[in-house]
Amino acid sequence: MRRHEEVIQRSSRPVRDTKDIVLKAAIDEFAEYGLAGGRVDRIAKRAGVNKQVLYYHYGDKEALFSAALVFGYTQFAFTSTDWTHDDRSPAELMRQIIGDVFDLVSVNRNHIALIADENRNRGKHLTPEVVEHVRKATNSTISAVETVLRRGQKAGSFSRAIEPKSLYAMVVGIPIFYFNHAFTLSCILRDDTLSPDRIAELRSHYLDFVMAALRPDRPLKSR
Amino acid sequence: MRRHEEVIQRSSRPVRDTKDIVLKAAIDEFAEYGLAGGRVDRIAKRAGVNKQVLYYHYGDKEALFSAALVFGYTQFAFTSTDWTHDDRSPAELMRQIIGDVFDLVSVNRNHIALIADENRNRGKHLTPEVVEHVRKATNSTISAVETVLRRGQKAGSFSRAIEPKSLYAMVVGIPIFYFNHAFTLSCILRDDTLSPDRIAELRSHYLDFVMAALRPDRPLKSR
Amino acid sequence: MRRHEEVIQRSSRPVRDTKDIVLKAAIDEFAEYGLAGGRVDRIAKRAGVNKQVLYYHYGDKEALFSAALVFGYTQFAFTSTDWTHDDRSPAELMRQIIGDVFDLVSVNRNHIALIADENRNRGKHLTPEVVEHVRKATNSTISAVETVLRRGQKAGSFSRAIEPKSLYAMVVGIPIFYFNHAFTLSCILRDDTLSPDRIAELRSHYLDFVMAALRPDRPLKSR
Amino acid sequence: MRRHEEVIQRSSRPVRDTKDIVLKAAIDEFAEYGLAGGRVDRIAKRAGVNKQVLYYHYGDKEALFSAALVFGYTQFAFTSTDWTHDDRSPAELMRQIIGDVFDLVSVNRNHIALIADENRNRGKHLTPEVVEHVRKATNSTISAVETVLRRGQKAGSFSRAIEPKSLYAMVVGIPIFYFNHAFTLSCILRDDTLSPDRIAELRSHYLDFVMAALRPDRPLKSR
DNA sequence: AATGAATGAGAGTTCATTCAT
DNA sequence: TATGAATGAACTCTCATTCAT
Repeated sequence: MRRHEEVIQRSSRPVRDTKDIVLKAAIDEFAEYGLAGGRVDRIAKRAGVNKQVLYYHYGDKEALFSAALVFGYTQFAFTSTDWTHDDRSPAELMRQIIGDVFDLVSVNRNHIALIADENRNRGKHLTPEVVEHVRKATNSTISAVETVLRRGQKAGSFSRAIEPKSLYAMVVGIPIFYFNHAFTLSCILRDDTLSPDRIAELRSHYLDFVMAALRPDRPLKSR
Repeated sequence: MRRHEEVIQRSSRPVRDTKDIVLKAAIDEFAEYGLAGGRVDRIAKRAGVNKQVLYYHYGDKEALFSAALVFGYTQFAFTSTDWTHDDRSPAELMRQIIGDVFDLVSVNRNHIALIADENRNRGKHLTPEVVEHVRKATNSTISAVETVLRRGQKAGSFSRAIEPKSLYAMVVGIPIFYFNHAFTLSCILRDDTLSPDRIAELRSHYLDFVMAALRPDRPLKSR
Repeated sequence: MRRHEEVIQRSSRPVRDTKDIVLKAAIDEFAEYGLAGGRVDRIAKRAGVNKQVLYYHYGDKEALFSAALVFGYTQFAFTSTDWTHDDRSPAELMRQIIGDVFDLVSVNRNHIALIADENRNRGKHLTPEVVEHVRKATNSTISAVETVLRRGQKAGSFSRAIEPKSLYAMVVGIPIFYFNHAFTLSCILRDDTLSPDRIAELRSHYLDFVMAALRPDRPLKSR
Repeated sequence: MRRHEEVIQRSSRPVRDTKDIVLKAAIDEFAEYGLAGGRVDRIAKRAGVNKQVLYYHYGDKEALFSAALVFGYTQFAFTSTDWTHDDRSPAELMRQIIGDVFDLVSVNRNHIALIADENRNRGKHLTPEVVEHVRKATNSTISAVETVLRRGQKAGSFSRAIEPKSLYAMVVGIPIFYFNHAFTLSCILRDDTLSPDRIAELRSHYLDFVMAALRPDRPLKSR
């Protein structure tokens, strides 16, 4: 009977799927336990496949981690809007961008856990191939931020003191920090940091905070 | 005073020292490899002691991790200034506080790596005893931020829209994120994020950014 | 049949065999050194397999001990004769039963060593599953003793003062004690207790002793 | 204050006592866990002394085990009655002897556990010195049994078929087996073998059983 | 005599990986 | 492709013993 099921499953689950199921399982596992703490057996169990399948498709544990990282980055880019041709005001656009960044981070919590681990490993897996994906994914965000920042600065609605790279680091850093440090924050702030209410609250404050920081230097005099 | 003891009793290495040396070695090891990736043998080698010493003094690997965490928090509080009686302007005070936060994070990079790992472990080591230390250490920062924020809001120099908990999360989050994600950031920003210049630059932008965000709302009304 | 399979599949050692070989090795090791003194490495070496095989098949050392115990009990039951339908005299039957008990103990010296250790561990391994096997194995003996005793008592050839449970305990206890305490006995009796001659002698005396004890009370009345 | 207590204790607990306290602790530990399973740390803790004391007084773990064994044997001999000059009937005397044996075993359950372990170790600790104690202790029993048996056989009240060594083995073996296998027996007989009632019952059956076995061969005809 | 600290050998167990089918 | 079995290296931890005071 076992053999029979296998036959059925095989025909109803193409290779591509098996490989992806393993990848999803790996992402969950590595997000939960990190690369060092992640267990090949557990990934196989999560995926419901034999352990050897992992090796067949990905070679070894580290390669699987890299693959998980790359996949995460492909999901991590927001491609919804074409900022270059959007004619809303810079402030409106920027508010939407950083809101989107927040939501992207919020949705991809597993991925930012992987990123944190990647950094704990001193960027060990930032091979040229992975770097390419990292940049491809982050470019959309960083260029959106930069484009809209410049536009707003030109229009006088954003402070000229703001520098795009640092802005990007802070904009992306705040939500990543928040979700990656939820347990410590909950402890410090005596609150359930991951409850929907608190997330919404932080999101709102974060938007206001960043937008407030972008205001031009001397609004009183210049206008 | 520590140093003094060492000189006096160097020939017979006092007990306290052995225990501390192990702790320091553990902090380095766990910061570099995480709890799961950290190796007991390597810690012993780093400390130059027999492996068993570690078990004798701390019980097991996880207890050592907890001890490392606690020790890190004791170093992580800044107790230099009494904000309540400092008569500088709120803006001046706040700028110093967040500068100090940045520097504290910068100096204790090992510790923030441990904190990140602690969160990856879903706060597994946030036992009541550890929690006490976490709060004791962070209280100094969070109350400084809150006190000065309130004072500035009262004086009209800070926006009333800012809420202390979220402000704290962002203020502390930015530098922690920056140092904990140096490798990914270096890759994305095509720069050596950890070079003194870049750190100084980020620090400066971070200070300006936060201070800008704190400016009161009113000026915008005049538009 | 076992032997047959081996011949057929010798070149690729069937799974079942590996598992059994480990079990046999474990029985020997635990019989010789006990659970606490038994070494996993030595078991693996005895079995000629990799140490991990042991964990793969049995989980851990204690589980292996339990398995050894259970296996021993399956070998420990004598199922040769159907006492209920044997028409020999109760005395003849009883003499054969206790002779069989003695021989069963003599042949399974490893197993009674395990049993002794199990008791030294305060019955730690008497899990429901093991208990089931213990009872299944001992039931054959205890019911044989009881059946024949009752029959003999009814026929007037056995004393009515004898109670089956205690009789069982003594009948089974003497040979177990003898083999489990061979070294002390040899020392006390200044003899090689385990030499075939001494064993045969003890067996003979044991048979006579028990049968003598079973004689009915009445003859004594005539005094 | 610690130091103060020590001074007090030292004066109130002579060396001899310390050494004995350790021995008692060792007996308990080895009885419970065996030689291999016994822990030096636990013995020290049981005795309430520093571990080093064990080494100071006894050399090493095995020597301590031997000492525990020897001490057990000194307690194990019954020296109450002078059987050679007791003028009670052989049957009365024998009944008392085997009753005493039973009670001696019952009282020294720790010791018989050590004996079992000594045998599991293939008599490893039966050094000439220990052997001397073993014999000294058991001689009292074995010679009592032998003396009274011979006397009874001469008087015609005991069967001439009984041989003293085997008789001794069975007489001493039954209670030792019973107490050393209490857990398995409880399981098999579905009873709490160590409850006072069951012990008393077994004791009674055991006395009757042995005395019955000793009855002369053909009581009917000869009298 | 007594203590806390230290040690080295080795124990049980885990884990990524490979083998054989 | 897929699977159960097997492997060897390494890991955490234990334990009897010794050191230094």
